[in-house]
Amino acid sequence: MTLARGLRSNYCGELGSGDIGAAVALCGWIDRIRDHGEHLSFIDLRDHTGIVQIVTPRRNDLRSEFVVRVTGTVANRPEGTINKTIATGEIEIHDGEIEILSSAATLPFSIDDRLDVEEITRLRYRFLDIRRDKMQRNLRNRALVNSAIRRSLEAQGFTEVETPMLWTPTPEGAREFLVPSRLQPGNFYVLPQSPQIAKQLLMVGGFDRYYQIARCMRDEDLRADRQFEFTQLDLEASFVTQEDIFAFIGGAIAEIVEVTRNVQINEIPRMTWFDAMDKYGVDKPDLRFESPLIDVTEILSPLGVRAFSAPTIKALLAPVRESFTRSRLDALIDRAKALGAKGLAYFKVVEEEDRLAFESPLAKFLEEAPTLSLIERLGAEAGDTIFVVADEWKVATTVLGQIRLELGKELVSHDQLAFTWIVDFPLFDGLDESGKPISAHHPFTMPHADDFEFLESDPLRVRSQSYDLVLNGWELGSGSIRIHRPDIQSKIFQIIGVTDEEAQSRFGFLLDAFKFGAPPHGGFAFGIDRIAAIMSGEDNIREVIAFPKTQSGLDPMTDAPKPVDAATLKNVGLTLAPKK
RNA sequence: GGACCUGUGGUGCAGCUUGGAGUGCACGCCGGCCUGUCAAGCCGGAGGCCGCGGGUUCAAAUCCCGUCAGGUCCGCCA
Repeated sequence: MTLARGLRSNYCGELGSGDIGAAVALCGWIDRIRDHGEHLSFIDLRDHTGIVQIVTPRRNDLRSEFVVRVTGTVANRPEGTINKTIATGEIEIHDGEIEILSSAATLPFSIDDRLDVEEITRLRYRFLDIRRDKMQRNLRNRALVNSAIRRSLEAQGFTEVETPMLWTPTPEGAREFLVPSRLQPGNFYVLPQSPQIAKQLLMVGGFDRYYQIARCMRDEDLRADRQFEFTQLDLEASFVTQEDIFAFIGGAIAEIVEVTRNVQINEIPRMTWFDAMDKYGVDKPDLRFESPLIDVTEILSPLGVRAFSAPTIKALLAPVRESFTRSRLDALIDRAKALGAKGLAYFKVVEEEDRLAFESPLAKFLEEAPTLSLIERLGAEAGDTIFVVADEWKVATTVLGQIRLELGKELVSHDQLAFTWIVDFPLFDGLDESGKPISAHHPFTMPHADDFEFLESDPLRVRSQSYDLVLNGWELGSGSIRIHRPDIQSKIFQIIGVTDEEAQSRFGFLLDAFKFGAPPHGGFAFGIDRIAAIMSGEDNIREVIAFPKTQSGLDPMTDAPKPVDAATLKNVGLTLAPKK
């Protein structure tokens, strides 16, 4: 098969000294014109592969960003004019015929990665913003992620199946986008927040190993790592254990990292949810740096100091040895309070005579023995600072964990990739007002085999067969082994207080399906926007989405969302309530 | 729903603390010069609802209140 070349013979960026003398036809945008007078001017022609220099007499009819087709001859640059900073810097195009395919008004900003433009302006003119190298690279990287996923999963026996975008409301979980029905006025579809139930039905349907690069929609507030609509690799497999899921996903991740970063990764390590919380104060720890939270309850609790009268006392050796100023410490204390702690204690480790001591408002409460054992426990040296939070376990760990992240920011780089599986999540996440346990994941998650006996006696102790994949402190995705037996499912519904009638009206079709021979199955889904962002070194998924929304859900380019006229509303059986 | 930061020619900033003429810088744009530049250079020029509304004041880009928009975060995201 020959590659169709269209109006061009070559791409700009692929020409080199091997093409000297070749007659070429190039298409692209005028990046820049350097006019040296009537007899000489240089035109940089740009396409997505790079830039090539055209040498021509002055052309007053050309401007930046005009779209042109250039025919000419590839020639060596004269001695001393080679530009080593660009790939095509050894050659240039001579005797060019320049045909204007399209003129261009002056752009609102230049197509140049070196210049910063406010994001709102970039989004208003996104079609120009994505001409920039960085955006070209990011979106093409993202395409590599998608193809890596397809290659890896198909090699592992998965079949891609598409599921409906118009789905049925399930009044739980994330808020759904509503779609009014024209043929059934007054009734609504929703856009899927995930293909969760559909893929479980595919398992009942015998597909065995399903995957999909699926668009999901959630009508929740937006963040750096969250858009209304996002894309996930969604997969589900039958007759598998958690180990198999790890292998499937591990394979896809390895392929993604290979094609986007050109590095091989080792097997992804695992950590239990409890250890993650206890050591890092968060269920998505950033393991690019260590600095664990250390339990010092035994050391500080016996002192009878009021500030340390709490069930759990956690300490953190500041990840960076720096001299914290009074105002910096105050800011950290305010931050800890804002996060829900009663306070944040700090101890500067100083050399005093021939031994180490603390410099701290609380130092006077610590004799030499506890001081030294604290220093030893943390492995601190002179110049270090130790932070301490005393509170309930959950508060102490999460607050100090957040402080850890903020202090560690300067240590981490986009070049590092620290993956980890988080396993053994609790099945329930606390109790609701009526004392019923709340499902931590979704109510179809299989309890841990060892914990069935506690389902009724001590539900909060029950672990689930669910797991998250974490990369550099971002939750990439999560999954679980599902409940496939109606008796276990009924029991879970009973425990969380969902009546048979409710269950039937919400998920009746799924429960029905499970009556007809459901294989044991489980799956996973991870966010492609997120992994693409991290692989491209971005900390914001909008940088890997062609046309994203702003934080308030607007599209500055199209001005969506917009009002529609009364007739359009009437068509779908809607009238607008008066504005308040 | 809440917290914090931001909004000044087309673009990016400074000016705001301590009110005094739209003052300044860089890029871009327009015109001119220039035969080896490459983010070309030099000379000249145009371009402003200081987000919007209100208040204080003799006087507001600057102080106060409100509002809109952008960002980060909390809540929310089974």
